[in-house]
Amino acid sequence: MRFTRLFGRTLRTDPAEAETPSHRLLLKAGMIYPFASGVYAYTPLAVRSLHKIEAIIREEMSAAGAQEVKLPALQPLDLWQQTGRAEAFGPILFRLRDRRERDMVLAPTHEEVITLLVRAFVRSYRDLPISLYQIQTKFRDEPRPRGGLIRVREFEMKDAYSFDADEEGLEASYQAMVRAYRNIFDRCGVPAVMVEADSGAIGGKDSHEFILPTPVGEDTILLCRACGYAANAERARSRKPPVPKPDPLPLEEVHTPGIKTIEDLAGYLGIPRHQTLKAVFYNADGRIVFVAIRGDLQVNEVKLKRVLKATDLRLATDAEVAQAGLVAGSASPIGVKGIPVVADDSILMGGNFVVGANRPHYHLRNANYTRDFHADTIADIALAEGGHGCPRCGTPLHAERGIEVGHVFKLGTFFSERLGAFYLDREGQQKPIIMGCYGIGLGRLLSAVIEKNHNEAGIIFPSSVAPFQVCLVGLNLDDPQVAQQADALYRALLQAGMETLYDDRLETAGVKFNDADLLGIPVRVVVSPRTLRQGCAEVKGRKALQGEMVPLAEVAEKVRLLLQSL
RNA sequence: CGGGGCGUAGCGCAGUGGCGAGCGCGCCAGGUUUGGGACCUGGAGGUCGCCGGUUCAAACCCGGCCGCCCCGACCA
Repeated sequence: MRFTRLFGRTLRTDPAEAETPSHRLLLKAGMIYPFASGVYAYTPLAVRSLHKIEAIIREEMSAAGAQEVKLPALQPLDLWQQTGRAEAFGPILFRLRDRRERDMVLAPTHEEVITLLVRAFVRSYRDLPISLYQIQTKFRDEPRPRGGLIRVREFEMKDAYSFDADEEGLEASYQAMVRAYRNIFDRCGVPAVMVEADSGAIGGKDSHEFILPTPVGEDTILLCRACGYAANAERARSRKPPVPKPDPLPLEEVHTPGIKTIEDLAGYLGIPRHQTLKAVFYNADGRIVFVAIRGDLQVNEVKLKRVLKATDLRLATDAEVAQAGLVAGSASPIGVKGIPVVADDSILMGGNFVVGANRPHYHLRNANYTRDFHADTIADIALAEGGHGCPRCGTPLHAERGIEVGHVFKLGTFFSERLGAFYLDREGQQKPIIMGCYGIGLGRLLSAVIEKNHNEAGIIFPSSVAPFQVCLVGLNLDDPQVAQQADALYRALLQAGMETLYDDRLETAGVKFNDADLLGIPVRVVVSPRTLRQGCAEVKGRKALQGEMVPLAEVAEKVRLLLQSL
């Protein structure tokens, strides 16, 4: 491709709206163009990279035994009502109405239709197992798109689904996908780590995310360097910081004027935070719940939601708290009546806690569980944090931010039961098909590639996903001699099967070098009067500081070797 | 949905009531340059986000709305 014919344009100034590196570089390179919040057009450079990613995914899916299908993005709403997911997705779900007034959705994911498709064709255990995948546009009306392609409202996703007759089959399908995912991220230059993930409202079994660690990521993960335990913070267990368990002292009231937060309380009384109990109030599907947790810990709402078996969980409003007869800031589990109390198991560690007195400006010292108060449920509802002990080996965990680039999930029979996808087993018994689902966001993966592979000058694409392998830069092309040699070299590179971007613009060297660096093409070849005096071209890897002079006839071979070594 | 920032040329920005709305970059034409974002000359390019109000006069003041970015909430 000649640069003068390439559709698109690089920017000289950094786009003001972008903060994360991948967002900034995608815009600056002219690879994407915004049309609305979280809605982008992709120019040929981006499309070429996305096609590379797709090709890798298709190869690995195929190797894992999955077959490609294409499912509708436009779907009837009633499918989503049958599984209850219209409700579960809520405002995320894009809805519309057709000319016959039929309610439709733009699909955010495709479990419903794939299940129905499989139901239509699968009758017997002999038809199983089967794995299907597609690369399809998804629509999600996200509350807050961000980071360029990291979180958008319209995006390409590879979604795969496995269908098995039994749990062992599901496990095998799952492991095959996990292997495929490792290969895909490896080949794309994205060192993603696989972490345990929350399985969400569907309540399936195993679920893992593939996370690229980077400070711009939206997720927090906890990792153990000693034993390899790794989990999303939503899911992670931890050994909570141990505290002494003192002999119980008598309960006593203490005046705490204006003290409301744990921080202030601990400071005012000169005690560590772990000697206080925090009270937090939630509204779980409309009922108020009192949650107690040791003062040095935070509530993990995902765990709490699971414990409560709630579908909708949020912090209670001040009005709801007051109406329940609780005093925010001085609330106490002591003497709570008519409100369910859920306590984190951390209240069993330690004692003589300071708790609210249920009247303003007073707290109680030396509260001890069972002697002084009661909890209806005791469970692990704490957020694991960096520094806590690894749940397996006790080594301190460390926390990191990251981008979720892939997710694998054992769905079980949630969809097959609701949508009637059954098969007949050997004994002629009707059974629900056991499902798994596996997703990779393509644009997000492209962003992750760039987050992990860039420097001040621009993108540094791994050759596997680079839009072009070689950038041939001709300098002083208004000199017919140079133009002739550069054109010849361009033909030679194409002849040798190299994807070549030929910068044939009449621009100065600086402009061309900067664009070559910005676009991140792995190998740069320069032809100029200077190199031609030696009968050479300069060949340089994107990351190299210095190029190498190579005789014109050997350039294609040299480029090939260089690409192999990257 | 809460908090913050911002909407003026393709991009980055200036312009706090008064000539015909500016600067840099980019773009077009001509010339000079030529190995890390060159220079000269001449040009093209604008519903100042939208609607309403105040005023002799509004990019600028007032009200409402819309949009974009960032933080948080949210994210089967």
